[in-house]
Amino acid sequence: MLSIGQLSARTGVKVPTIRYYEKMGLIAPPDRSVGNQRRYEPDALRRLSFIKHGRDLGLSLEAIAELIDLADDPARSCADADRIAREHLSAVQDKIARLKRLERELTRIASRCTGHTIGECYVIQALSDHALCDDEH
Amino acid sequence: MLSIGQLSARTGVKVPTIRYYEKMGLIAPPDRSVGNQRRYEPDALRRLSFIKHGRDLGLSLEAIAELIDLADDPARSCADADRIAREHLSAVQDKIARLKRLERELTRIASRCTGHTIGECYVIQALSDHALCDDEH
DNA sequence: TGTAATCTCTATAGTCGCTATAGGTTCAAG
DNA sequence: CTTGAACCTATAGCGACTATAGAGATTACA
Repeated sequence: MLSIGQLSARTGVKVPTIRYYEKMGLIAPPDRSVGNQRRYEPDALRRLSFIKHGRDLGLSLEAIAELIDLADDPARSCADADRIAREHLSAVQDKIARLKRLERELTRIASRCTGHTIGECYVIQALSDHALCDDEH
Repeated sequence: MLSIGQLSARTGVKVPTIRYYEKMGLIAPPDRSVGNQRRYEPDALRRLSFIKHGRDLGLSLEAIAELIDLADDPARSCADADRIAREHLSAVQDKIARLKRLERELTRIASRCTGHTIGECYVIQALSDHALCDDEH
C-alpha cells in the first residue's frame, strides 16, 4: 500500500496532480486509511505511469481517458487507439510547421536590429507593419 | 469613428477579445456614444493590429505590453525590444525541438500497429511501458 | 414614426491542466 | 509523547480567451 506521496515520488506526478486526476475520473478513488488518507494498491503505479507517459507525449487528458477505456478491454479493435495516436501525430506536425514559420520570421526580425533607438528598431517596425513580413500568419 | 464590430472586422480580432484587451490595459478605453457604445478613433486600428501581429507571432500579452511601452518612446534603446524578440525566438526553438522528439516517438508508435486487437496494440503497450521508448521525455 | 434586425452593453462562468494557498488533521520516527 | 512531515478539503489563480444571459442601442427600411 502506497501513500499519495510515495506514489508521487515513484511516478514523478505531483501530489495535487494525482488528486486532480482522481477528481477528473482518470484514476479510481483508492481506499483510505483510518485517518482518511489515500492508500494505493501497487496497481495504481501502472495506471498513473500510463497517464504520465501519455501527458509527456502531449496527449490531452480526454485522449488518455479514451485510451484507458480501450486498454481495459483487450478484445476490442486496435483501430481506435491507432486513430488517437495518428490524430495527435498530425496535430503535432501542424504545430511544428507553424512554429517553424514563426522561427523564420522572428530570426529575420531580430537579426535586422541595428542596435540603436526604438525609433529605428526593426522589431517594432515589423510588428507595426504587416507588409514587412515574409509570409502570412 | 469605428464601432467595436467595425474595428473587429478590420483587424480580425474578435469583439470580446477587444474588450478583454481593454480590461487588461493593452488598449486605452475609447470614447463612448450617447448610448454608451465604444467608438474608436482610426488610430486604434494601428494599435490593435500591432497586438494581433504580436499574438500571431506567439508573443504573450505581457511581452506585447512591454513592446507597446517601448514603441511609445522612440528615443529609448532598441536593446529591450531586441531582447524580447530573441527570448521568444529561443522559446520557439525549444518548443520545436521538443515537438520533433514527440513526432519521432509518435510516428514510431503509430507505425507499429498491427491492426488487430487492443491486447496486441503497440500504441497501448508503448504507453504502458516506458522501456519501449526510444528516448527520454 | 414604427418596427425589426442587428449590434452592443455588462457581468459571469467556462475552457485546459494544473499549481498555490489556507487552515486543518494524521502519521511515523525518536 | 512530542515533533515535524505528510496529508486532507476547498477554493482561487494562471493565460488568453470564449460563451452565455439578459438588457439596451443603433440602423435600415417602410
